[in-house]
Amino acid sequence: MGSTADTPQTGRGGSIPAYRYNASLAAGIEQKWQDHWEQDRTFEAPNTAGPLADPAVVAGREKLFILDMFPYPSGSGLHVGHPLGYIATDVFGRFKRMTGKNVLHAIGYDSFGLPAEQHAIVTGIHPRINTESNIANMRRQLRRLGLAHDQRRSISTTDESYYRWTQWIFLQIFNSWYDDRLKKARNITELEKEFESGMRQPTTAQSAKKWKDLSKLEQRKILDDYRLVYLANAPVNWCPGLGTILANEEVTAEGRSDIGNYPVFKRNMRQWTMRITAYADRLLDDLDRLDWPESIKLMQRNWIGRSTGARVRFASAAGEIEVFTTRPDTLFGATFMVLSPEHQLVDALTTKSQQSAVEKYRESARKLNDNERQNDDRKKTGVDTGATATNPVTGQQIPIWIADYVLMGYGTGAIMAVPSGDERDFEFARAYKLPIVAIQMPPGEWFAIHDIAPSPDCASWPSAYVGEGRYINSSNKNISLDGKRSMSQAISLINSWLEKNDFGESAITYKLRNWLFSRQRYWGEPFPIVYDQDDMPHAVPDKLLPVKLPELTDFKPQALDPNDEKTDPLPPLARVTEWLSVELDLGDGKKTYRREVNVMPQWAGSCWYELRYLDPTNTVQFVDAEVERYWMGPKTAGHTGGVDLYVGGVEHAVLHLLYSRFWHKVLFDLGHVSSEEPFHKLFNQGYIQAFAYRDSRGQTVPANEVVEQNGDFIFEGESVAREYGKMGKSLKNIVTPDEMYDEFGADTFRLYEMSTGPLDASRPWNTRDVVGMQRFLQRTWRNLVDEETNKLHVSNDPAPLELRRALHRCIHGVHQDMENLRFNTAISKLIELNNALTMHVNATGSTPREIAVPLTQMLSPLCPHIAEELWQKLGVETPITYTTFPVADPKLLISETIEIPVQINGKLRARLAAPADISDDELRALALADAKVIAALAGATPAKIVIVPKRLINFVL
RNA sequence: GCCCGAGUGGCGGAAUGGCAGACGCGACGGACUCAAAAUCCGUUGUCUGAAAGGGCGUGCGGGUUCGACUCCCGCCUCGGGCACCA
Repeated sequence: MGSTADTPQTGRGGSIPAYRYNASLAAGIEQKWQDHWEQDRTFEAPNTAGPLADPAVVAGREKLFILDMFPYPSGSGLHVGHPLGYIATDVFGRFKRMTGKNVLHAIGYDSFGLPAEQHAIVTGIHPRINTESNIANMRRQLRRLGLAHDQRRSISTTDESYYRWTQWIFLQIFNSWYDDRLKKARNITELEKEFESGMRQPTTAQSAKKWKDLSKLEQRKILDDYRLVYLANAPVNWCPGLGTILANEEVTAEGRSDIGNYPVFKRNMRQWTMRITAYADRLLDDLDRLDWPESIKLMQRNWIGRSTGARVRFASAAGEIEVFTTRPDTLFGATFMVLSPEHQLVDALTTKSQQSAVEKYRESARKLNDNERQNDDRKKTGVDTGATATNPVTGQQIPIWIADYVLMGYGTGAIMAVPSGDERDFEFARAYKLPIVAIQMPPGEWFAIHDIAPSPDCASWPSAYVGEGRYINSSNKNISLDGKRSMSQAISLINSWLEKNDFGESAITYKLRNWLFSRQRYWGEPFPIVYDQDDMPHAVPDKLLPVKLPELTDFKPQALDPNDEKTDPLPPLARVTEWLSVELDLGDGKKTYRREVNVMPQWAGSCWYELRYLDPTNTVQFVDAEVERYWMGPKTAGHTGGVDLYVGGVEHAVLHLLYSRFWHKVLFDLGHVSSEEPFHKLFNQGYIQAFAYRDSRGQTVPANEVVEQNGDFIFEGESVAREYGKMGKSLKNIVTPDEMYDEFGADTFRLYEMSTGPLDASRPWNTRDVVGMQRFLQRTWRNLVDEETNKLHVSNDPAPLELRRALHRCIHGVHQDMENLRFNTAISKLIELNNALTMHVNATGSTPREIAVPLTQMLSPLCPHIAEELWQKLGVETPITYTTFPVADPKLLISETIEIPVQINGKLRARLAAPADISDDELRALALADAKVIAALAGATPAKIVIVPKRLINFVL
């Protein structure tokens, strides 16, 4: 433990002043103030209602809800990369408190889920024990950073009092359906009423009978088809290496698991699925109303992938085949159809002679996983089914093929192939000698680029033509597109024709898939669901929540070979026989039910945690409505509401940020929250990266033992290669906050992290550079405090005008920088001010109080501990946390004389000292009288003189 | 392949149409010290010059402008996202 703030330190050989600001003095100051803040409960933010309410303190203050993406409590604790965002939000929050805001800032732990569980499996320790000790360690590390968090609001997703509400929200979703007419989620009982009253009919696919003629069980099954979370037998991503299925979002482009990098296989399983696609339009459209980085919005737009076009039905011997196309205008050019090998009509369509070929192709397609399909050099393969379908506009019989380039998971799993207008279809048609008919005449340039003569005969074309072009060969008795040039006009013409003749209609399709919500693991929220004898799912009654995760001694998932795609998963909870069956009265007498043995995915807990921060101790509601409205409600009509500032890494662009938006919108529809979006403003911080070093055998060597010599990197006398990237245990380049606290102190560490670049930029970590911020604080300390006696040497003498002006320029700049999260430039400005102050102190021996006070205030958001210590020494009564941030005096932002650059032909030739209020005429006269200007002009008369008032003059010759 | 983002001293970066390199690190010189560390003072884009000064300079090539790191067009390199999405 370092010395406390009031105990002098003994420097080596007694040569270091006793109260020099260094790591050991900082340690004492920091601990002192961290204890003080805790005892004083300095950073508790009052609510408007409920147990955390303090209306008197709330009154008259604007609220500000700042949020960090909460961490996984991993076993290795924090490295210096983790706190970057936490420091930034802390600086911002502290700054905003000093501008009068009621700031809510807290941090919790995302403690369920695969990473924690995988770690537990590796260490062999129960995830709960492991998780709790990891959280304790992270809390300790974060406390030493001096974050101004409201400790009462720190939750963990694994707390029973938290996941009780995660289960409750799940049941809200389970008990809802999406009303396409009203475009919102509603309670499922309202759908039942609509069926009963006849306002709504089951679709013919669901039942041929009238609602009232259906049995209770049949009715129940139809209702279940509408629920926002439902059981579906569908193709899932099965990852035997993790013993669980995964969401699409958790599978990499290589067809492997995001976590652990195990192979993932497609197979059918009955799983809980969240109907996120019902919200596709709103998730897409509401992006426009959010203050998010454009790049993240774009990633979400691409992920949702809305395409507008048409559904078209083709008649065949096996019944209608429906396709989706974005280009219905090209229907006249559809010369064949392609079905996905998994399409349900393939068996019925295939002719006898093609049966064995089709079966063989389907078998080989099944064996390929997505990964292998990709490495396939993209050569198109396929097989003729022997069957034909009728092109509705041409009336022609066109062949039906199957090919694996058509995906079952998108559109209808079948396409109309227009080889002249689609590159993939063109390639396929060329490979299998299928007819290609031009339906648009490409423009002349297109032929020129391909160096061929313009011709509507596709035999000469090297590729398909995609784009606008005059339509040809596109007419029948009832409709003609020929001669038209506008694609949108052609599309709307053909769409109305299709609709009129009942061949199809305009339609929208999304890339977004519904969210697979079951995991065959242990460390997650149990589903609040039980099954009856008919295998129908029922909600566990609210008063029986939470459904507690049973304690297991063997919590490991079933061990499977990562390549074993055949074995069925056996969730760990299925082994807890005494927990598995339960006696309940769900309104029709006591019966025995079987519990759901899957658990929720890692994302469940993080889908709503920001709401629980608001009202963490509420036992009757997940959040009090008034409290939610205060912190997250819309600010004006049309405002989405939500967190005022959400800071985190870009890696959550489509997973967490899409899922939590979805849950939030359901809660909004059901009237549980007043905000339409969870996170109004999003900011992506960059990453702290690091250098790693490998020896000649490719082994990483400890980065902190590598020395640089003349541009070469040497470890134990041998040259090693440097690489740049993440910090990681295996890369042996981890630097921990603890090392920084010990070596420099938390304030220096905070300043360093904020000073190295703009918040959204990634930057390398360089421990060597940290000392710069240490020196800055040391000089500031020395300017205010006598290093030998620990006494303040601040005077009441007025500051000279120039120093006072420097102060106000600094205040002005720092204010703007803080407001815009530009902490790096704010720090530069503070250093400049301090450097100016140092010159004054060197000359006069003391710091004017009128400088010392605002300087300390401005430092306080960035390095709060040293600022508190100085504040105490300055003897100001108001706590620094709640003083008003200094405000610049506009009169002092203007100097009496300014320096004006003189350009000749845009090149700098001279600088003039001029009065600040110089007129253009005076400036011109002054410049023309300047010796350097006279020399540079060499007697020539300027053709033009450009003057930017009070800033610049440029002579054009 | 398609879509984003970024390229500035030895290093992190600043300047978003108007003095390129603020601020920090490092390096070099000096003070203090028996010495070192720490601290303090100074120099530091590059070429040229004894100096004053001058030439060049923001990935590359063009353009707009009195004036471009900044805006436009075309390339190169790096980073990220998506990837047979009909």
